[in-house]
Amino acid sequence: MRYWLMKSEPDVYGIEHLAAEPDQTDHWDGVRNYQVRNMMRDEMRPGDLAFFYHSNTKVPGIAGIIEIVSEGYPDHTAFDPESKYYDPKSDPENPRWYMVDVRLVRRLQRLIPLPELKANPALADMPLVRKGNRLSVMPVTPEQWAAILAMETSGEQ
DNA sequence: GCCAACGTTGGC
DNA sequence: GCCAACGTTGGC
Repeated sequence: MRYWLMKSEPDVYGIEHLAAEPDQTDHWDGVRNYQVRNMMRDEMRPGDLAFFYHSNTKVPGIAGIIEIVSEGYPDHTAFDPESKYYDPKSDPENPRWYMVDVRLVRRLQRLIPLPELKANPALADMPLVRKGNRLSVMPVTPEQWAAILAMETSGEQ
């Protein structure tokens, strides 16, 4: 069982959107980065847990916890010319992009804002807090996972 | 809205 | 295979 962090822009698809889905479950589509594709296709397993991170918004931070509930499988939005995620170089015979299904476990009691995450020395190695990082999905160590969960109830620092 | 950082593309 | 140009990400 592994831990992850997955970014999404709340104006496009935030934790409230996932909460409104049937079974609070949806597919995590639109990933168009090879490193992330490989993680979703090869490493994620049902039962893995992930933080749901809100990016590119007024207060970026960790909003909740989701569970991976499927293996990686081809991202069909890449096959759809009408989709904004359409990629003519991906086809069902030889899919280029993959996605997983996720289910909302719970929202955090408070959103943990990025500046707080940056200020926690236990998280210094996370790609999330490193300059110039652009991974939208990244692994989280058990130690980092515990450190973040501890911040949920500890308030500022 | 700006812009730094980074990944991808394509000419050569 | 190099690398400049371009597009995207995402914090601020």
